[in-house]
Amino acid sequence: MNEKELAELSGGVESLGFRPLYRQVRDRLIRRLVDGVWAPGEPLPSEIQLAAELGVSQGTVRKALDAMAAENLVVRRQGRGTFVARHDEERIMFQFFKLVGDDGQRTFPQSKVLALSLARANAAERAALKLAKDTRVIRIRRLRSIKGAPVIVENIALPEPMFPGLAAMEPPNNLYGLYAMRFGVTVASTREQLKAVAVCEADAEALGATPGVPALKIDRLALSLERQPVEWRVSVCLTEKLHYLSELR
Amino acid sequence: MNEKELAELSGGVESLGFRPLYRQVRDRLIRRLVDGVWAPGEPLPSEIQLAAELGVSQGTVRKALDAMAAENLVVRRQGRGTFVARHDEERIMFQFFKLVGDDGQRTFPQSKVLALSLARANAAERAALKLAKDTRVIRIRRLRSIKGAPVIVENIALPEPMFPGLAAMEPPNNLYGLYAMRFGVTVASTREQLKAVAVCEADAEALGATPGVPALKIDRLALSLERQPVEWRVSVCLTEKLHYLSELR
DNA sequence: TAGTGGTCTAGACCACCGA
DNA sequence: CGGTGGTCTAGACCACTAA
Repeated sequence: MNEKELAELSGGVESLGFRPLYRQVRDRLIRRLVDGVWAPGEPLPSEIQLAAELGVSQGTVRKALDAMAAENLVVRRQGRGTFVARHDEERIMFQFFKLVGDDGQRTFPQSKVLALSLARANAAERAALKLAKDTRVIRIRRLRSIKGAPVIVENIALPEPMFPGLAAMEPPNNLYGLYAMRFGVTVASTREQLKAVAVCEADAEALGATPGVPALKIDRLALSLERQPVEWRVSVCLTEKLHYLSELR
Repeated sequence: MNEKELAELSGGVESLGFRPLYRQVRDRLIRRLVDGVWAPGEPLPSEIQLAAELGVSQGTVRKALDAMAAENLVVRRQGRGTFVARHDEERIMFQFFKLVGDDGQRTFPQSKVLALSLARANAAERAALKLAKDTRVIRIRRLRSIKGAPVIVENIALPEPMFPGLAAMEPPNNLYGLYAMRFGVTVASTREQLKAVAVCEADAEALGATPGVPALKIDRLALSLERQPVEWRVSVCLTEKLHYLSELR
């Protein structure tokens, strides 16, 4: 069953001309995730079932699933099965939320929406989200607090066509969970650019801080499974009692 | 040859009571790296040779080497062999140096040593580096410039026993390369804590900046292969034309 | 106890590299 | 061309989970 099918899907750069079978299997399974064949938290079929269905050996399916587990797309549990990764607060917290208290405590912040609007994308938004001219975006501005103390003010921009009707909803605390549950959009990776800045007047007022105080600016672009821009978010954080934790290996 | 040897080595937390063979193989190979059996850049024996020598199958050696490649300890090249990872500027740049120009350019900075001294570790150094009382540390203060413009001032503390004689040397641009080549100490991972701060008088003078300007403070602890603290480094960075890049998946 | 993922082996063949 | 790592298969057995 060694047919080198000519599936063409998203993914990393390939040497073009050779596409390992397990890579093709991975891509086909990711396609099913994108299509919502299995909901987050649900178990996939067992390795043996998938192998039989796809006409490859169990070892090849295993290698594909291992790769997906390394990408945090599925969770494997010995004796139980392989499950579609969930975007609950716990996962987000450890995967994408890197702000930690100086005492080492991680606390997921509460959020308060300050403004929500719908408008044509401006030049910056079009560039960041790779949008065509005249595409509409949803803009959210919110204040996030940890233990009652306001520490982050953030401006979020979303392509409206990807999230139809979101502008009319009450945004929950955990936006990535909403994207996944209600719009089938999975945030698979992010690219963050950090700078130190002086807090501007508007942000200072929202945060209850003195204008000009140093703050950490986090410019984040979130990408979907297909590596399409999903969300652009600029956060301004007071880091007096917090820090951004980055572990490199 | 399925003897579950009772090798006890560094590494992640184990369920204690079961230690996969490939894990044991990995640990034995890491032990050899630590002992300097193969120098950085040198090829390891082929999978088949290692398998024969260690009395396991080629597949098991492969799994161990794959794990080590994922940890950036070795580099595998199809058709050539498996090589001990080098700590040259290129590798450091992409693995541990996360500052990128706003134009997307990565430039390894030039360094100028401002001060170098040898002293008993103070309380903060003992805590960070997990040192016994009265251990001596080497302190280096240096200024780093990109394209001639000073952008980083950093204070480095090293356990003197781990780097005997370093205090009398002229520190090169790339310290991690020196640690590896001259002292057999490999920096395998780092933990960085980022904050926004106002530049203090002393740092401002070194950087040629105005005191009070916002800057990015990076508090980095570097760990060896055995997960022992190797270096404590606090960098203060001007991020007007730079940013810290963090990619999360 | 049945079913899952995890480990280990053995062997075949493929892609890639350098002499 | 020979040697390397990379892929794929098939099958045995182990560790873990839930009923």
